[in-house]
Amino acid sequence: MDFERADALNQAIRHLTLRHRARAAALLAPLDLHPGQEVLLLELARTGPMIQAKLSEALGCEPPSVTLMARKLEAAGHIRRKPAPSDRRASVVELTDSGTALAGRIKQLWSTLAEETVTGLPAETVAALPGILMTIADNLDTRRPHQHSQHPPA
Amino acid sequence: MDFERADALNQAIRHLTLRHRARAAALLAPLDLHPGQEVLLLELARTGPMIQAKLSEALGCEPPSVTLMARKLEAAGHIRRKPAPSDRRASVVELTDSGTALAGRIKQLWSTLAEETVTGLPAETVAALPGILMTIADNLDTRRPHQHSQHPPA
DNA sequence: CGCATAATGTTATGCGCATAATGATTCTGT
DNA sequence: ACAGAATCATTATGCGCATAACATTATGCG
Repeated sequence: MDFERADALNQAIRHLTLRHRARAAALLAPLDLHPGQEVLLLELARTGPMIQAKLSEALGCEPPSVTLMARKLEAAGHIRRKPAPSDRRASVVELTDSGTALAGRIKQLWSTLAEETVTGLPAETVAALPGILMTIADNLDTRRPHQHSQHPPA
Repeated sequence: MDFERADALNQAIRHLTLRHRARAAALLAPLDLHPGQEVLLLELARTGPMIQAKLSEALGCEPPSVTLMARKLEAAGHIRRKPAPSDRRASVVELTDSGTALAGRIKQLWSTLAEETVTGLPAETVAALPGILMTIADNLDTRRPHQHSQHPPA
């Protein structure tokens, strides 16, 4: 690919990244949350209590990041950590009542953000977008080599 | 928009963000650069010497970020800062020979990255992608209120 | 069983990015 | 001409994210 097109693409991704995060930060600020933390709460709300290693995989970031985010969310009273019953290394993380309530509010902000995001795009583009972006993310994933499976493994 | 679709979109954007940055970091590491710095060098290579305020606008990040990145790139010998002739507040930033050479290498990595990014996507999607992403970034932009100069391709 | 290896979580450190506050200049309105 | 507002750059601080090094516990294999 020639540099012009490559640069246009990379730069578009960069700006998208910065603006999406900035807009998320603005929406989350009234809840006293920083971007990144909301994903942890949403994941717990979706899947239920889980160990930090699983959280790390679900969020797509490394364990030390989870440690720090969890510590802050715990200090804020939104999550709780307790020893895993069958593994004394691990901690099970779960939502508190406060965290559950917060997750509900986040879901609404999340919809607002998504609507703002796709404003002005044709419906078919909007429909195709998540798949396209997931493919791209998968192409760039260095942890799991590279496979694109829409269906859960048998 | 219902939460399912909103979440799919936001999560896709998040993962795209993390992976694109991680892949860029891996490609830039041999050059002793961190992601973000390469954009500064490319902008100087494209547009020529400029004031830091202009750089800040071009990179889409805030002036303090530019100050720190520029300091490190200057320490590495890739850029040079000198007082602006007609404004004693400002500093003009320009590439050194080392920085110019480095920009050339970055351009190649940039093409590699873009190719990896769009692997497996149909050509028409690849062609439309930069426009779509720019529209999205523009939708989310809080600095410039709300103006998209070019509409997405038909 | 015992021991090497893997997995879980933590601390330490570093970078990019942000906002807020500060010090210098330059610009503007009257 | 001058006071006040806007602009340029910097420092301080905080967060998310990363990697590296470490201690603790699980596990697989001889």
